[in-house]
Amino acid sequence: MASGMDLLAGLNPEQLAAVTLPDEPALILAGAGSGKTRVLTTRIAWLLREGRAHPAGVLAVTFTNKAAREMLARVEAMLTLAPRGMWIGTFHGLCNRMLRAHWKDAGLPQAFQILDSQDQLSAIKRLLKTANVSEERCAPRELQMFVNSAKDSGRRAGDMGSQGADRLMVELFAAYDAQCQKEGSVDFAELLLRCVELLLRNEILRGHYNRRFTHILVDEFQDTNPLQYRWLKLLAGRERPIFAVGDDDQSIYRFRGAHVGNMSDFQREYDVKHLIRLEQNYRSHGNILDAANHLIGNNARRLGKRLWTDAGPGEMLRLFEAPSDVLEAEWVVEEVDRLREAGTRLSDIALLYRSNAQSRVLEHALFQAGVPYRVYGGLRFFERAEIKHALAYLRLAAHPDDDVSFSRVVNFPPRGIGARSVELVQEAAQQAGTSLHGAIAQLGARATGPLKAFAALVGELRAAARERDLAGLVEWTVEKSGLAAHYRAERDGADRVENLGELITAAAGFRPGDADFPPELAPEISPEIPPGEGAGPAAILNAFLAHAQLESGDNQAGAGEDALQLMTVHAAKGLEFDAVFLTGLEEGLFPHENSLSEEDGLEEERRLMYVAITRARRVLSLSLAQSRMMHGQTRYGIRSRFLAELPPECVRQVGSRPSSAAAVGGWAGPGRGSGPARTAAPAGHAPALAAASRTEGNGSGLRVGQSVRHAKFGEGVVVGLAGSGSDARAQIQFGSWGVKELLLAVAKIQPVA
DNA sequence: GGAGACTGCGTTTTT
DNA sequence: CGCAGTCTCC
Repeated sequence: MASGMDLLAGLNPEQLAAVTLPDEPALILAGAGSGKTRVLTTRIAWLLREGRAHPAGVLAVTFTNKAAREMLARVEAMLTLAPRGMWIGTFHGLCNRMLRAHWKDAGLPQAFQILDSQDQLSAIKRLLKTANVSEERCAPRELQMFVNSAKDSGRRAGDMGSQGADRLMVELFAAYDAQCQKEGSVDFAELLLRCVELLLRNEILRGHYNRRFTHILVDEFQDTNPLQYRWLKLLAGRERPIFAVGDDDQSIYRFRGAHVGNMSDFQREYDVKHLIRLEQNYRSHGNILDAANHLIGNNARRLGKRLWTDAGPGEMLRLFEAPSDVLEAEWVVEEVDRLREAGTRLSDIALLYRSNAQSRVLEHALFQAGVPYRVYGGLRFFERAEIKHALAYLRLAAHPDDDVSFSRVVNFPPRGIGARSVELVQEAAQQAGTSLHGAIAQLGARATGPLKAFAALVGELRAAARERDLAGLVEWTVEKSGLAAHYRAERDGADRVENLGELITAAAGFRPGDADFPPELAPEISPEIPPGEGAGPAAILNAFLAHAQLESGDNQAGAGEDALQLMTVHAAKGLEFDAVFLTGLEEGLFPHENSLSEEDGLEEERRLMYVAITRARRVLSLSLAQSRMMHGQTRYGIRSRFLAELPPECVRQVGSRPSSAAAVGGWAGPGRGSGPARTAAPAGHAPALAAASRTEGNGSGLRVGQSVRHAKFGEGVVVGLAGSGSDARAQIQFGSWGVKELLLAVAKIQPVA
């Protein structure tokens, strides 16, 4: 019914230009709320509709599964016929798909398993144990970060000069990769790196994909890491144009290797002639947009962009300063109630925070008030222990020789197989050169009853995997393994039992989509895989297992209900809400103190703040707490410097709480020219409420906001106080030294007038 | 071999 | 404070 034209109806001139660009490299700088997704999806639909692209020639990449699903749905909605054969997915999902197709060429076992970060960390701990390196000598988390950041930039242990202190790290990196190879597992970064190496090495494959993908489109390009960019370049070859959409102001994933520089690199390397800015914002009212523009203007390195709207100024931003985190939460609940009474749906309201830990207090207050809410992020569905256990059983059903899964559940739920027995099995496996499962048979009469029973269980699982459909298998596994019974017997096990039920539901609903399933294969490319293999029960189970590793499991129970939305600012990127509450706007929290010592850290925090502000359509409420419970201790905070970077005429302070000395936004750290020291605030008033009285209780005589001098670190500003008596400590921001926490009984600190 | 207490540590953000 | 990993005692 649709003619070629109505696809393009309603686009503004810039959007239209972007959608209908010729097949040449293009960079679309798309501001928040400027219709980025619309441009991307319309472009795909337009390419197909105009016959410029065949569906199989389209490769569109995003970062989250959710974004990929939305993109696919929107493209399909624009077309009369569902396009088959497009590759739309996440970087990781598409790499997984490619590696499944060419596992042999990639040097992987056919059923390689994907490690999520948890799995990776346990693999690393296991490695340290076998390598006999104590965890003090090498912190597992540090090694994990080392490995991941190396891989994210495309480097393997062999590429790294083994110099000085890092020598151990490099060696362990190599050993880790060897262990993964032996166990047939692949971590997130490895998915990408393997794929890149495969394409680099295999000219035939590279040629195949170069010819196949005539149109490559990338969403959120500012979040790509060097490895992902390299992957894109390999797929595009010299001929194929990349259509990249991104916003440098929303680059917030540097910590996981994202390299904003990819945007300018791309411009340069491809001599990009089509640079289009989408600056008209269709989301937020004027005051909100002004605040965002003003704030982000404080960042030095930007490609440059200024959002505008023709909606009116709308409401002013509201700022509330609470004496404590608990009172902040209560205020938010009251405000949510008011919005609700005024007709705003709960699902149109978001509570945002910098770090996950902050959700606790908010949840508590919401629970007390009986407000339905839903927390996104935190521990995800597929990361829950009970789900991981169930998945381990399912993996054993598919691959009985998987030692990692074997170890995970051999005695869970407890079935009388202790450390001694496991050791026995391990030795037998070592000697016979078999898997742990295989070793039980080797043990013969030496195997204990429980061990034999477990081996039998694995055998039954295996048979069940052949006979039952996926959901039936999952249900049977959950029961037969004893997991269900175990959690039913547990006092607080109800949630876990429910989650296991959800897993069965997820299995029942699992339709291997384009993105998860082994693709149609060109036999001349990978002759080792017979076509049609894709549909057997084993393949479906494998696809489900991979899916579980790649999909965080957003869409779990309760997604449909009208509930308040709680999430981190990171998780909110790409979303929009009628009303947004941005909480915890305190120095040290937002911007986070750890970011201050990082290169470009403060600017990234500011971008994060920018993302948060631009989520709101109509109402934006900002709040902070003068005192906050963290790690079991009360910490005192001052206003985030970002509040001083908002245009005063857009912000209205609400509530009658007197602002204490601690509330002075000033943060005029001596020797730091960059701090926005211009905040007007009633300094010198009698310090009020909690902060002041508790500060005195701290016995230090110090107060937040005060300037002090330290023999080694020089001058600094007190940003927080903790402990009391002989344990009294102060968190002090020292110019280039960052924030230090000093024990006041020991540290020599002098107040500066 | 297993259940419970104990200690030490951490959270900034995530595919 | 809450969790994970370790230790201790049954």
